[in-house]
Amino acid sequence: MPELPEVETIKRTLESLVTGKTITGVSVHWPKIVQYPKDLEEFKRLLTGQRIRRMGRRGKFLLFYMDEVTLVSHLRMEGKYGIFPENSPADKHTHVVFSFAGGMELRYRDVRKFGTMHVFEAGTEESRLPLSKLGPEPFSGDFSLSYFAEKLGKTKRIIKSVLLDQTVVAGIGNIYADESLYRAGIHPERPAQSLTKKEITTLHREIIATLGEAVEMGGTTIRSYVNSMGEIGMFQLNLNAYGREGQACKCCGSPIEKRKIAGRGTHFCPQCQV
DNA sequence: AGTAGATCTCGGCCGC
DNA sequence: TGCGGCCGAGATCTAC
Repeated sequence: MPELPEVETIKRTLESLVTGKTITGVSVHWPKIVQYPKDLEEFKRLLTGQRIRRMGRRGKFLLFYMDEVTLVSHLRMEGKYGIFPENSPADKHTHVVFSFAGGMELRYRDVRKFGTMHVFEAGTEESRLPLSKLGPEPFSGDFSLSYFAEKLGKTKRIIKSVLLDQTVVAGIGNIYADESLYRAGIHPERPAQSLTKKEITTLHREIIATLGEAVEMGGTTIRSYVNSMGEIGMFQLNLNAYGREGQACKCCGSPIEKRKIAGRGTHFCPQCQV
């Protein structure tokens, strides 16, 4: 499930494949993926003839900056992009196809069909849903320690829930929430308000470090994630909590526990995370 | 207003 | 081989 590091990796690998390419046509095989504009023909019309200038990312959203419009794409669970020759057979999970001049096409594939696409007039995308409600980027100065401390201080929610809240900080999903909490030694069910200044400082640092290391490793591949070149990520080798239910904690040897917390399967060490 | 929890989108996969 | 149930990101809903 692509979170910030996976989307960042997709952005980087896609950048060299699509920048400068002009879209000559769009076909949509699963209309529900297109969220805005609501009218499919309008969606296609807005994109046709546009040249992709550069790629971007905001939280878990992948952005295609074009001449006059911006395509905002969320991959949700299993969305992926790939470049294919136009005459090669498309698999049954190919739902949106962007044709390029010269015989190649960009295909959006998504087994779950949970992904979404929005097209906005260039420059307006940040002020429109779904981007408008996003919190700061974890690697930006806006995600400062003081900002984070203030956010945690005035909510009664548990910390795991807060980390998954995209309006607090953008890009953290289930894997990196669990990993950051493990590395900070904080129990996922701790009320955010109960964290000490020291714990907040550690958690803030570990969020940035975990996401940064995962970007360097090309993301985490649990079952299906690949970048736009079809390559898997490597950060799964560095996971300490996520997916390690019942296995020994790398720090204390206790079995890693998995339990539903904040509506999500949550992995943690009951000994190290207090 | 803030929060928790349910609902909804889907199909692979699991256990029976 | 079939089938019900589970999983999950996050928007959106309801309820408190």
